[in-house]
Formats: sequence, C-alpha cells, structure tokens
Amino acid sequence: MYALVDGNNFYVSCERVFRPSLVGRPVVVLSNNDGCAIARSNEAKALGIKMGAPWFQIKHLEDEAGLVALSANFALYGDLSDRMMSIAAGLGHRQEIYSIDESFVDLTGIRGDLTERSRKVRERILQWIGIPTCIGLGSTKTLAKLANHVAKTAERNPGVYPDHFAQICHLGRLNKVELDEVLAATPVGEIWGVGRRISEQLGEGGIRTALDLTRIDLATVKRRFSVVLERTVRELQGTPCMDLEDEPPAKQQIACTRSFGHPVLQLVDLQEAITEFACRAAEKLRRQDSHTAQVLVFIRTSPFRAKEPQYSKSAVFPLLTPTSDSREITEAALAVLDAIYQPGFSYAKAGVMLLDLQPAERHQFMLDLSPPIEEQGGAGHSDVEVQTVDRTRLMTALDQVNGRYGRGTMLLASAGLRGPDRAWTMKQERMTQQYTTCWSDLGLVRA
DNA sequence: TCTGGGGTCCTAGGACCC
DNA sequence: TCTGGGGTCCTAGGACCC
Repeated sequence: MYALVDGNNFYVSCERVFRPSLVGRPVVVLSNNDGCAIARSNEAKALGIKMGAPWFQIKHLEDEAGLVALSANFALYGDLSDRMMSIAAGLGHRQEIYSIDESFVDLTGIRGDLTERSRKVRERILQWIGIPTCIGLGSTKTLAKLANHVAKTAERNPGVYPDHFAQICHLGRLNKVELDEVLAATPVGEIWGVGRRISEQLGEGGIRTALDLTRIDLATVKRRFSVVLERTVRELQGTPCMDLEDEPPAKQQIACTRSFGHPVLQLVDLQEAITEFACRAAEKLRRQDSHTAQVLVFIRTSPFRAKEPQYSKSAVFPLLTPTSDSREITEAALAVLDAIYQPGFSYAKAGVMLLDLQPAERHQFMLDLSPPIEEQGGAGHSDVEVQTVDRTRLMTALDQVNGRYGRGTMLLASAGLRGPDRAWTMKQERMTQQYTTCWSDLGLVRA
C-alpha cells in the first residue's frame, strides 16, 4: 500500500502561513518575472483562473474581485517543504519525495487503521507547519495518486465523489463496485501519466473515464500508444509497476535558464547572463558530485512578439576533459554564445544546460603525446593531479563563501558587477519576505 | 507592454557495423 | 528483373510530470 501526501495549493498555502489575512481570499502566486499564475487558492480557481494564466490577462481581477498576486518566493516554499516532508515521512518506513509538495510513502508493514493514521499525520502537518494537505492511499502509486485527487476534489467540489473521501481517501478499503464508481466518476485526463494529448486520442476512441481505461486491452494500448501508458493501465488495475525511489538518482542533466525582465540586445548583457547561469548550473553540478562533458547554450527572442523578427539558436560545446569547474564551464558557455549570437534581435530568454554528466570520481585525462620530461627529482604528484586538487579546493571555497554570505558574494568577473541594475534582471514586484531562511526577514509581532 | 523553470522517459529514423 | 539479416548507437522530437 502506498500513500501520497500532497500540500493543497502549496505555494499559496505557504504564503498564508505568514499572512493569515490571505485566508479566504482569492490568491495567486506568479512565476518568475511575475509572468503567469503557477499556484491558485480555491477562491482564485473559483474565479475561473486557469493554471499558467498570464498575469496581464487576469490583472483586472485585482480591482474587480480582490485578487491578490504574489511573486514566487522559492526560498520560503523550499524550507516549508522540507519541514512538511519530515513529518510526512513518519507515515511509513520509506518515503519518496516526488516534488516540492508531494511525497509517496510506502506503508508496507504498517499495521492498524491506515485511514486514522493518515488523518493524524495530516493534522500534525497542519498544526506544526500550517500547511493543509490531502492524503490518498492505494495499492499502486498510480492508485495513490488517484486517491489523492479524489480526496482533494471531495473537499472542494462536494457531489463528485462521496463526501467522506474529503482530505483522506483510502481506495484499498473499497470493494469492486465502490472502486468502479470512483473510476467511472474520474475523467481519464486526471489519471497520472495521461496528459492532454493522450486524453484527446483516448476520447476519440470512446475512452473517457478512468474505468474505461482499466478495461482497455493491454496489447492494444502498447501498440497504439506506448509501454508507458500500458504501465499506467496495469497500475490502475492494481498491479504495481513502479517502485518507490527513496534515494533520488543523480540528475542526468542540469539546467539554468531564465526569461529576462526586459528585452536584451547587447552581447555584453547576454555574456553576463550566461556567466551567471553557467555558474549556477556548475554549483548544482558540484552539489551532486558530478562532472559535465557537454555545455549547451541557447538564446531566443520572444515567440509572443510575433511582429518582431524571431531568432532561436542553441549549440553544444564538448569538453575534452569533463569538469565541474565554474571557470571552464563558463569559458565554454561564452564561446558558444559568441558563435550563436546575432546582433539586431531583442532577446527574451537564454539558458545554460549541462549534459553528459558523470560521477566526479571517474577521471578522464588527456592523452599526453608530448615528449617525456627529463627527470626532475623527487616523486610527488604529477602536474595533472596537483591541478585537479587545487581546482577542487578553489571551487569548494567558492561554494562555501557563497553559502555563508549569500549568493553572488564571490563571482566570476564576467558576471558583471552591476547587481540588480543589470539589463536582464527579473521582475519581482510582489515579493514576500524569506520568513524562515533569512534573519533580516523574520516576522514582527506587534503587541 | 506584459506569457516560468526544470526535469524524465520513449520512439523513430539514420548511420554504421559485420 | 533480381539486391539479406541482424545488430548497436546516437539524435531529435514528442509526450509526460510538477
């Protein structure tokens, strides 16, 4: 049996912890650059605001309906997520943190009333952290996901599913007839792994509900769609096909990409941006103890400004010796930028991606074809080894300084020294405080 | 005027091998 | 006129997730 613990409207709930006046009001959290809505309170959903709706299209609801919009405060959400996850972990023996607001918990070997146990964990998260959650239980991860959907829907839209499923839904306790009723009430597009495209195609074939999907022929699914969808159908039928991943595998690629706050035309501005993205990506790379062998850079204009000339280009720089050194990665990235930059365009977005990642302990040295150096006396380390050690220590020091005194305390000169005055700096006009991770942002209590 | 960021997996097709 | 069989590896693109 698996449980899925999921924070309700997570980013909005995080903001409400420190600003209780937002409870009961329509609230959205906006993406970087205050671009579009990436989290909505129930009241905002009731206003008809869709996931991903551009802010400028819903801004009028500020005056008309009292809508509150906030800039994304990821430092706050990440910290509250950690706290929520540590309590959710107590539900069972093993936990997979699936996203910032969701975790699967393996309930194998847990005895007693699982619904009651889940309810207690839910209450503890609500009381200790302040985040409301829903918990779904099922015999496979896909069914636990479905159960979670049922729990959330029953809480928000009475009538779709039986009321007692609100907040906690244990599908494992249902008999066949009851389970079929739940499946029949669930549109196929709500199933984990069935997106918009596949949902449309299934609909054309008359498959509209989750129940229809469980009754489809497995061989046909595999042939007409893929092994991925076949696995989803099996899981829906109660056969586990996906394991819990309690130890997250190392990432296979690492990216840092941003849309700019203003259009960027000058190469020098792009160079600063690419330097920063490359250094951030390199930092993430070192955190997981990997090296990269390929650096990809892309730049592009805005596809939304259709009247302006469009340009989009990316290219890869292969590194002869895999590395996690910010200087080498930045040098490669800037070389790519030079090669793909075209003057005369208004650039809207750029990014750096590190590909072909490998464990740092695997060393690939250059084949040295130069003539052997005459005996210099003393054994000691070879030049290559000394360089590697120095470089590692330098990068460790860099990460430690920035970790302790804040991002950007020590940086490469090509990142520029203009700080927030840079042409491309993100727009974040509605930012809340970093209440839990920054001393100067602590909340004030007025007596 | 204003439209996010960061990932994963699978498949088809081409290049290449013997 | 007639042109095999069985592989691997890589890449681009599509689908999905939050």
